[in-house]
Amino acid sequence: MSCSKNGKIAISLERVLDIAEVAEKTGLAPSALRFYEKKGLLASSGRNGLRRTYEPEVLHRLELINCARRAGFSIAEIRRFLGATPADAAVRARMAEKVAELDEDIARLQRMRHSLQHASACPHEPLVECPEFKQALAT
Amino acid sequence: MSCSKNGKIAISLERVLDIAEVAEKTGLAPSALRFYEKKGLLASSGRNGLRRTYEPEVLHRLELINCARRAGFSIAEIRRFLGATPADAAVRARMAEKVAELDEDIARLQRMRHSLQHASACPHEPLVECPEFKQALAT
DNA sequence: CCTTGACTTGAACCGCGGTTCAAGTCGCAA
DNA sequence: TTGCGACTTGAACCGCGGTTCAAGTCAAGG
Repeated sequence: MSCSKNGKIAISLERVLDIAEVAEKTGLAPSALRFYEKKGLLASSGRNGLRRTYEPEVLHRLELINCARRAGFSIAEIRRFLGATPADAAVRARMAEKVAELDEDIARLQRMRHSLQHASACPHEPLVECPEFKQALAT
Repeated sequence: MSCSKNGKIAISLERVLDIAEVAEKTGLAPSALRFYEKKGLLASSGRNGLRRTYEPEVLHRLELINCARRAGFSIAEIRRFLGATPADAAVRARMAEKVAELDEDIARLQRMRHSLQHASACPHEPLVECPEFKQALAT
C-alpha cells in the first residue's frame, strides 16, 4: 500500500475545498484537520461563513503528513520539517539523524518480519522458545 | 543497532535476579517491569521479602518484548504472540497478517528515508515543494 | 422569517504506555 | 531494636494524538 490510497489523489485546481471534502478525500476526520491546524501543521485558506475552506494543495500536504505519521514521526517533528528552508542547517542535521534512525527502524522491522514469518509456520512449543525465532531477533 | 544494546545480553544462569538487576540489564525502568507483569507479558519467579525475583530467562523475553515494542507492536498484541502455541491457528493467521503489515511499514519507511535523505541536501525553497521530495513520497 | 443541518468553538474525555507519588513493608547492618 | 534504604502497592498523573460533547453560528431553502 502506498501513502495515498490509490497512489495519487485527484486534485481539482480552480476550486476551493470544504472541510468535509478534504476529510473525505484524505480519509482524515474533520476533527483531525482542526487538530492539525491548531498544531500548526496545516492552514485553512479562509472561511465561508464559519466554515473553513482549503486550497487544493493541502491534499498533497496531508498526504505527506499522513505518510510521515504512519512512519512514526511525531506531529512536532513533522511541523519542524514542513517549515524547513534549505538554509536551516539545524533542521537539515535533524533530517540526517532521522535518516539514520529510519535505517535502524527498517532493520528492526525486517528482523521482526523474519521471525514472525518463521513463527507463523514453526512447530515449536512454545513458539517463543524456538531457537530460530529467537536467533533472528537477537541479530 | 540491534534490539539488544550489544547484540547479546550476558545471562548468568544459576542465579535468580533482583528487579533492579533486570532493570539495569534491560534498560527498562522497574516501573515498566511491574507494568508488564500486570499486563501479563512477564512473570516474576518469586519474592525475596516483598521484592520480585526473576529467572534469568526473562532477560531474553524482555529483549524480545523490547524489540517488538520498538517495531510498533502493542502490548496486547505481544501478549497474544508470546502465549501462542503451534496449534493456535488464529494466532498464526494474525502473525501472517502482521508479516504483511510489516512489509507495508518497511516500504513506507524506505520511502520516507529516501525523501528525507534527499531533503537534507536539497536546495529547494521551501523544501516541501521540491518535486523530487514529493514524488518519492507519493510512491 | 424561520427552520434545518453542517459547521464552529473550547473543554472534557479517551486509550496507550508508562511514571510518579504516598504510604506501607521488608532485609540487613549497626 | 532500631534504623536505613530499597523495594511494595494502588492510585493519580503524564504526553501523545486525537474524538466527543454541548452550546453557538452561519447559509440556504421553503
